[in-house]
Amino acid sequence: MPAATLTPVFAALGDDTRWAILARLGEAPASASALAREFPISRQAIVKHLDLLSSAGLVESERVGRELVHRALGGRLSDVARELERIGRQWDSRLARIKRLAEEF
Amino acid sequence: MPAATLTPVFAALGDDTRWAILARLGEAPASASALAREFPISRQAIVKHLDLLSSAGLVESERVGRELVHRALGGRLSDVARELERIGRQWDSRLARIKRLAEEF
DNA sequence: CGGATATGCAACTCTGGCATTGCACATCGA
DNA sequence: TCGATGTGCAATGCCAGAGTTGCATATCCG
Repeated sequence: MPAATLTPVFAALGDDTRWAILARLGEAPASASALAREFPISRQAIVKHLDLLSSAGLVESERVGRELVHRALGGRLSDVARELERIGRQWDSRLARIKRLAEEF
Repeated sequence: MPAATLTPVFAALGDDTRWAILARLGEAPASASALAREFPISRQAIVKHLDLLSSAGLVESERVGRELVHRALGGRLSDVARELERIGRQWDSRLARIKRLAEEF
């Protein structure tokens, strides 16, 4: 998973309102209009957040009659998490190696 | 780990330049001036990114003579990763439970 | 000492993105 | 059928933050 596909996900998660919406969808799927009733912002604002979350692969949508029901994709979040874990360990091991070399001489 | 401490981290990671700087520090520690020589932006821009990364707990700094050497904290990244993994699994299990209930009736 | 290099602080510009409002169109239900 | 509800599209307002420049201060080294 290249960094190019990673930063958009972080950008999507890095907004309080968007995170709140995503967490809400994690509880149960919902339409944009339903979310607009629960949050103190307009439906259009909700829609834009959903678009961003969708293009980051964090939300999937399905048409049901006149409604568009959105749901949070936990699997995607877990994928990103595993990648982060890997990178974090790499940084620390590199740092340890540098420290070891520095003390050796 | 509350969501309030989670979104600032994502916000910090959600900028390409900042991510590049952090990844660079993951390779080896460096000062702001050194980074400014490697990146196509001013030292002040670098400093602001470092401040943000620092307040997100992703970077730690240490004074060495007249230099301030910054290093990436992989441990912090791993912590966030584990939290994400947990949340992602929760979402999927909740969704599975809802689906099961829906099909049962 | 004095030049070179590193950091710190402040003011400023400017673009991106969060949010709003208004209207048109589709679909459901009494 | 008609009112209510849900989505789609477009124009606009506004502010945070990414980046710049300029200058002052501190530290290293010849």
